[in-house]
Amino acid sequence: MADVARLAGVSHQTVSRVLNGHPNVRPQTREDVLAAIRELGYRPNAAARTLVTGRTHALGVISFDTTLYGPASMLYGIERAAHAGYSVAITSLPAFDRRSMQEAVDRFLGHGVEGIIVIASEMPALEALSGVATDVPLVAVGCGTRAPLDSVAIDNISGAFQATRYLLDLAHHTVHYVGGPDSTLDARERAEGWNRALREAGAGAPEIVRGDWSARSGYEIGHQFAKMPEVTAVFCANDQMALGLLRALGEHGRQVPHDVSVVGFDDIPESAYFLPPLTTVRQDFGELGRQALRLLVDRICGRPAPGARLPVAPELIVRASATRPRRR
Amino acid sequence: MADVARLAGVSHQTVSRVLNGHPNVRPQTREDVLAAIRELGYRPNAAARTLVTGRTHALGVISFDTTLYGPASMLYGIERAAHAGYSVAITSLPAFDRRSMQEAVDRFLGHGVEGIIVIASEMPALEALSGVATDVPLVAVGCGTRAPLDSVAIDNISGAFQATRYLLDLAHHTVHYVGGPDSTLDARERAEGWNRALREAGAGAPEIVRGDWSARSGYEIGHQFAKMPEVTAVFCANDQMALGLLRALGEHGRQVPHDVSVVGFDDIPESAYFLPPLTTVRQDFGELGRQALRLLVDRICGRPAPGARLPVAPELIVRASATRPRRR
DNA sequence: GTGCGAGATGTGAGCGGTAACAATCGCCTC
DNA sequence: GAGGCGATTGTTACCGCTCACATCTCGCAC
Repeated sequence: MADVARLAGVSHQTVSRVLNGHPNVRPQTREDVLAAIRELGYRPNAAARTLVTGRTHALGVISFDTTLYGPASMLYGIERAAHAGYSVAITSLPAFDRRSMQEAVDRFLGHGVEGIIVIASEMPALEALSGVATDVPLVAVGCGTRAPLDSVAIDNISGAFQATRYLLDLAHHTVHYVGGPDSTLDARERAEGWNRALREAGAGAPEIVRGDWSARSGYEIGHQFAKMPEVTAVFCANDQMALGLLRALGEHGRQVPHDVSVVGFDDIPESAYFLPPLTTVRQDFGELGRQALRLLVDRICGRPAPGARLPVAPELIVRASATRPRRR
Repeated sequence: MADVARLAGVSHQTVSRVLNGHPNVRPQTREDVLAAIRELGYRPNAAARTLVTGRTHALGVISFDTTLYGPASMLYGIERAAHAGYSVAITSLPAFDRRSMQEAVDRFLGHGVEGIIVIASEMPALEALSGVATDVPLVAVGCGTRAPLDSVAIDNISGAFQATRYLLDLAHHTVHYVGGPDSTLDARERAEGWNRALREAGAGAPEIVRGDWSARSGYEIGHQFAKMPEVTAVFCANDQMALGLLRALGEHGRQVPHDVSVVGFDDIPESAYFLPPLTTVRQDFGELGRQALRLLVDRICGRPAPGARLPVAPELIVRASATRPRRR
């Protein structure tokens, strides 16, 4: 910086002013400085700047498994939205316990992030969070609507309600539900929406069967269902499990949708190409990420904001995997 | 830090020594300092440390679309491996042109990263990279084996060769290839492996058909193939396209594998649950990411390392989507 | 008892910026 | 023509830490 100042024939402070877009600099001086900067290929030192301003312009995102489509998409949304002004660091949790969560937060704090976004729906993770004393704002995303902190989420209840209602309207006696782990708020809320739709329709609620979000678990559950002739409609808490279910049902010769109707949740890009194409509930992960970022930035800037947000309504995407039951 | 020093009754320098694990500190003194740190909840300021040491312990990862399984998995591998010692920042490119690449690199450099990993296979992106004057080490991953810079990749040629050879050994006259965009090195190398296998077997090479990695593009290509009775075996450059192909073939009443055999590439977690389960070439994305990180760290530490690395051999995973042709 | 070296600790400078304040220069007003 | 004000620029102090070096304290060999 001193070199730049010397070359431009001004003081280092004037260089600093040009760099920061300070108004009171003569246009000619500004030009000189910019020319010197270009000539020297000068790049301001972020650490020095941070040291004195106290601002790092860095954000942290904590996630469990960014390999999954949902988290990956939210991360993508966050990151793209952050391009203007913030750099985004990520860390994945090896487990959901309080300790690893604390560790992740500490790591970020140590690196001086100004805020943290957590992509997680697991209750233990979220609870661990509330116990973590943080000096920076913290928001959760994709976590269900009842996380004990600032959050952005879709209306799982409404989504599950729509899916279930749709199957019921097709004249199915009832709808079986394949949920995610009970520890996730998402899965719980979807179960709630499913349950409410059944209740409103006066339909009995079969026992909930739980998978772990993977196609494998859906496949295993599909084997059970295939042997139960009373199962004519299944609502899966995500598309991967629906995929596994589809295959298991197929292996047992139970036709989808003629023998069994299946509805998923998420609308991953592949769902439209399942056999048959999957009717599912779309959630806009990217928008979720963007909203989470906006909320966090609001918090960082000290703008108070309403607690939980439900930015985008889930939408039922009708494809071929659900239809009227063969006979009543 | 001064507060800690005062409380522990030592100088700031001794606190610094304790923090950095300097050997020449009396155990008792060390204890006192640590106690003071705990009591005050003191956390060292990363910016100040960086300012004087010149080290940020930060890495940047540039990717195109982290929503895809491959990039997401590599990112995951990188990030997990970096936990010991580095923080990982990410940025996604809006496009592959030189300018956005330059911008991404600049952003990272501005934030002071010590090294950059690029997850991309697009030639334009890779070329842009070589034109970027960087002061920090740079490695590419998942980019094919012939990127013009340090890189870590799987042996696409071998993978594609195995897949094609497998189909040929099943007694198919030839194998059709559904590639990715021609601009990607991965797709090119896979085409090369496919081609080599055909040549060695003395089989004719049909014209390459290109998709864009998406299930949708595979679906469209599947419609074309369904009308071509001579197509009995198809090798897809990734699993998503294979999925789309499967559905299109199904819609036209062409049975897989009896009428048409299909082999994919990647082995995404869902492949095993396609209908029929997909025979595919597995690549270990996580290991790829870990190796890339290791290579980058080697470079950062000034350890010279061999240029391109092919860490893990791709492996053919045999499932049900490929079999002998119905008749010769 | 003295000198000396190694271990333990303290002191001062400076990393590269920004903030606060001071200084300089016109130009306008009365 | 003096005073004053705003625009522009320079000066100095520090942000919180580590490095290099100075200092101090022992234990030990002679």
